Amino acid sequence: MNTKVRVRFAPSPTGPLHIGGVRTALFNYLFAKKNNGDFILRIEDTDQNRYVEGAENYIINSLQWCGITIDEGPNKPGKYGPYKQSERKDIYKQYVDTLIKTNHAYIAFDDAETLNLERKKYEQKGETFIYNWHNRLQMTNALTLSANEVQQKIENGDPYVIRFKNPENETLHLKDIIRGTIKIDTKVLDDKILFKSDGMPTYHLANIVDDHLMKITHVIRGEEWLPSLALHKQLYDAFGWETPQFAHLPLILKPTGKGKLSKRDGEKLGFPVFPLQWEDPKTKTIAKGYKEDGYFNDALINFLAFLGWNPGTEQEVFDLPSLIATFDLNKVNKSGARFDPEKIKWFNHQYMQTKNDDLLAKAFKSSKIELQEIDTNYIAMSIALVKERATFISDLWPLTHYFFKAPTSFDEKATKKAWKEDTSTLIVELISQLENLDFENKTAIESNVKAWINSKNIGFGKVMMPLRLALVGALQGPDVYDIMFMIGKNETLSRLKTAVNKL
RNA sequence: GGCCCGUUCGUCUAUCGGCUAGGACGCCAGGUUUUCAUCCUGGUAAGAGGGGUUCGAUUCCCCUACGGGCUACCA
Repeated sequence: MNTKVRVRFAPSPTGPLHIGGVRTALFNYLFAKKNNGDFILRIEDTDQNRYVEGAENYIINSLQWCGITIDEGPNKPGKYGPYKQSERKDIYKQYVDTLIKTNHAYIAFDDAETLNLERKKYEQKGETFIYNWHNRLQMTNALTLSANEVQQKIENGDPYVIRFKNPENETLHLKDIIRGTIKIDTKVLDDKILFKSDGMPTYHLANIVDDHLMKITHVIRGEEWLPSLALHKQLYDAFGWETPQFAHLPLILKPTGKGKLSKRDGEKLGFPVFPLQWEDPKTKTIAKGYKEDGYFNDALINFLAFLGWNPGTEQEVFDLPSLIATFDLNKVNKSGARFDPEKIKWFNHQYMQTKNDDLLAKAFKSSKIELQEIDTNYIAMSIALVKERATFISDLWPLTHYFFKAPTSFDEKATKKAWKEDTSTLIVELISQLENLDFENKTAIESNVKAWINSKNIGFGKVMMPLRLALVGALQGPDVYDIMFMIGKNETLSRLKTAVNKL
């Protein structure tokens, strides 16, 4: 309990961060903050071929929108920078050299072509080629060549890689916070490449070195990394470093069909898989984002938190601070979770109800040209009357348009149902009744109209339905008296007259 | 194929050997609203299969099946 908890989220900038990545970042963040620790962003850009312009900024912007604040990262320098692996290039070589010196790694010259050929050969025999103890002595490397030959080849400029020398027969006991102890035999492991011929480290090396140098105490990452844990643990041991604790998160699966949720599922199934909209710099195609589709960041976060975790109580709505307070890595599930785009809508509806009307009004106003001239307060009042039926801000216009402008047409079915032979006569009478009334508040209107209906000795539906139709243009919306009060006396009378003329 | 991880309603999940298996989403029905929606109430629906261990297994162990991941000079 004396060392500070430090976790990192380490994406590679190969495109937009997808929802699974956001979930990994979120769990790291929740765990860090729960334990008064630091959340570090590290960009793992050791593969220059896959680098995508703009991806790094996208990642930072996405985390920011989600409310996941970075304590240290490329945009927020700290004691352990730089936080981009491409800028740490010089660091890695010395570490891989010590591995060679201690006989934990070796230089290998086999090129991609040779390796592919070898793999094919094995495949035909129905076997799998593994570059490790059982055949490393048949390959071209520092174990089969003399020191002189190796030196010669390097001086010639022959490309080479550096491989980890996996022990032949050891049983590893790996610990994972979520999964417990995992046993694995080193003889099925291969001599993974730690250092590439382009002078860059692979993920495996860079990851371990940086986590150590950055004093990372807990590595929380996706389950796709579980098979690499054996290598990583051995690297820590080879360096003589203390191994951080590991937690491998269950994967997020496609809503239907097979496999994990992928970047392409969004367009195929019609829901966003990215927090923010993303325009591909090359193809210029646009991928939808949760933000642009009208989801609230806290709803997304709440939904994501419940994918693979839950507090064990029956409470489901948690804002970020309460997620931090409640989060527990030990309560994370082991099995993968299917992504359900329906349920996130429910969360959004829940959060809509908690939003302040003025805030909603501002957002609503800026989203609709028809509202530019309307008083924000009036918009907020309109929203208050309908928001319990809205899931998105974009739902608001169809729900409130009649507060802002008179109906231009009348729903056909509704007219048939509400506007009968004698309706026009009645409404004309009602108009003159209302002309003498002061619309000072809703109750005044309500009691006056009710009294009038009673005095006429007719059913309420005979008046209320046509009234609603005239004011809204359809049989929908909140209480009729609320609407009358909102739009005011003049507008009410004008709409009633229009209806009488038209219907 | 090999290695690793997993398996409770359609979906997300609770249960840490005692269960009439609970909640949420979805769906269905009823009620409220003299409109529509919201909302409320109720209903629907689950322990992959087979062996053990145990007085008792959803819970522990084994096998099978199924699902997932990894198996690149990608992360």
